[in-house]
Amino acid sequence: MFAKIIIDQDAKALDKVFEYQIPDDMQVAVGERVIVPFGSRNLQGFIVDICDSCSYDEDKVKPILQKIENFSVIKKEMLELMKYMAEKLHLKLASILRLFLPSEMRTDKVKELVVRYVKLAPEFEMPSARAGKQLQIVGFLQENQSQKFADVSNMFGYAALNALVKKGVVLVEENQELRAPAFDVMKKDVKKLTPLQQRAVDSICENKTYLLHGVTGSGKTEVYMNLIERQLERGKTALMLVPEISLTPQVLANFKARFGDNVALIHSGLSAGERFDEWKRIFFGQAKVVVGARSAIFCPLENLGIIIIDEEHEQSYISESNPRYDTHMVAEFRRNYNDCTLVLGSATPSIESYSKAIDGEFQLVEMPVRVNGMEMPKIVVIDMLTEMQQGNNQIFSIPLIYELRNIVEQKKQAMIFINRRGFSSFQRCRQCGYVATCTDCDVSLVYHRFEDRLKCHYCGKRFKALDICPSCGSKDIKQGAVGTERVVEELHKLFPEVRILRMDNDTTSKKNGHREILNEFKNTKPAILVGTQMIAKGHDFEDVLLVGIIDADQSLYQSDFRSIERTFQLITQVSGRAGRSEKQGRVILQTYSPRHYVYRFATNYDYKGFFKKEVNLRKVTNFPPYARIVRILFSHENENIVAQECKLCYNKVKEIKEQYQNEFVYLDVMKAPLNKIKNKFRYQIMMRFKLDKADEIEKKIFESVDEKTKSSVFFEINPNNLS
DNA sequence: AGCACGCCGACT
DNA sequence: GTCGGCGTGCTC
Repeated sequence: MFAKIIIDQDAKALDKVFEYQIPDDMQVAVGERVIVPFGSRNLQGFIVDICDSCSYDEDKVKPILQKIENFSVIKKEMLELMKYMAEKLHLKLASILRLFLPSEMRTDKVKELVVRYVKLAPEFEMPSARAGKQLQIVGFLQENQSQKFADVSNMFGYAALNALVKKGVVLVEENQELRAPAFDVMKKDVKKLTPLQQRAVDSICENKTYLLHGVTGSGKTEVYMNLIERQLERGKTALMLVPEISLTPQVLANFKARFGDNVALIHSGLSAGERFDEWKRIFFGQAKVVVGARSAIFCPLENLGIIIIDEEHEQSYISESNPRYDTHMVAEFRRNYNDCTLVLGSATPSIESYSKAIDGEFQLVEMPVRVNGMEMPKIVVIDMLTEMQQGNNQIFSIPLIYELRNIVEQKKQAMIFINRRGFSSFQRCRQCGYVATCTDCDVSLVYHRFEDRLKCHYCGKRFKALDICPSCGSKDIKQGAVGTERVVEELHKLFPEVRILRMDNDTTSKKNGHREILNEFKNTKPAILVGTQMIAKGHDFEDVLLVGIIDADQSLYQSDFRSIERTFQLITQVSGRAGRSEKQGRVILQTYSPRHYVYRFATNYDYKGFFKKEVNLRKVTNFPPYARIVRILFSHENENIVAQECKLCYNKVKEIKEQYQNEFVYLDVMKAPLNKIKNKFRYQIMMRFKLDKADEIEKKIFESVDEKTKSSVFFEINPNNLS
């Protein structure tokens, strides 16, 4: 018998199936991990298929050396998913497999998967009276039959236990921890659903994909929990994805309270060991509910009853590092495989998802009213050009300052949202226009006031701040656009007695940074919280009655077809933070282009109106969901090599374009916007084609790419961030 | 990815 | 003479 094996190395040249002979005395199954001889060394591999004959030269086929575990670490569903992703996204097999396993599984301390038990041998010689520890162990094991090796070792010491094992006094048994403990649904803190929530729960009842469109504050989480509970009662499992930043301690605590030990949590705050433990609990069926960020979509839950993607419009569901995948696509695969329910929830669904709902591909469920019946906060648009003409050159408009003053007097709270971290975006010489850029990445450096340094946001490298222009020697250096630090500083000048907190990537990087800031904000009144995207999500603060949005245009004018959509989503999300309790909230939105349609729809909370306008624009201009964008990115240290290889590939794609003249909307080759990252040059081929033959074209494009390029090649389908 | 093989320059 | 530079090619 022969096994088809994927080697756990993600070099392009190794991205294929290798065949090995299965020794007669070895029992193997698909999905198991094994050690195989590979060239001059022994590597870890995954069995993906077993067959009678082999297609490789039989004289050269080597035998499998040994198994790593006694069972399949990759379940059938995941092997299918691997094939599906490899075909659809042209990813390396080994890199897909890695998504399915915690990183611990790739190091050598894998023994933990199998739990070792120790017990006394039926006949043994008593250790000598001098060996106190050993006698204690014998005594302990006489009282307690079979104990975990690790426990005994912890209690009495490893050396003593090991000595007993060597003498044969104690026997070791290896056991796979496969059985789940008895499980019962804990019902704690169950809130009565509003009729609207109940209606939503009731209508999500089939094995289909649903789009749950509920305004901010409509109580979607409560709906999710009820849906999950229903699946547990049926003996099924549930998987819920949330954006990483909304995996707040409160959310986690809620789920723990409701589902107890049935829930496994996967988030970035876990240590590698904790992550592994959670994975084991899921793998062996002890955890029935999984709550986690994007990567949790790959967790080995069996018998899935429901998958929920909360805030489905979030950018973070599209992976932008390798392997690049779209969570929606994986979720749809798993929904199909398990024949279960998929729920996509959002207050501002992505244009793609909503349009599928309109087309009947998804079932639309709506929750148009807030739980407490409160009205949505009133959004006031402030034209910053007018402000400037009236002599206000400050960051804050007069109305915003006025409203802030009100809040301070009432001892309430406000949030100021700004779409950029750092003190200001960049430093520029006023004389010659010089802007400092990263030596490795070819992007503008961002000035950080606190450290008085310039930082590259792509590679993290730091540089000395400018005092003299290196280009012309002038000392006239000016800061560019405003960042969170600058806003905090200005607020201090205006309200010296008020506590002003900042929440962004810099202040939350240390562990618990998040929680500390939010706790302090919660307990301080009056207070103003200044922050980036991360204040836009989830948290409920009763006393926040005002939200200020500085420079709303920031996200509007990016060369990205989703930037208008993103602006709408951002405004709606941020506005949702205000007026969560009995009093209606207020939002001051500062912009330099107040007449842009996005603001008209956003201020009226008119999602449908916005959708119609936006989807129409996409249709006319041939963008998703009416077209597909494919980017092929080449990267290499040597600029000549990348440029050449990229051009060669472009020529091949051009031939494909000739065949599909009517389908192609766009095709070009160019330097990537970020031409150089971490000392690697980047070139790209961009293309856009209509949907009718999209899959067919895509396949040809995958095939056309030379497998032997020196450059690394990455494919991106409908990417959201072109850098 | 690694590692061997191989073909040229400067060193005890 | 040989030690070692890293270009090329292969791994079931």
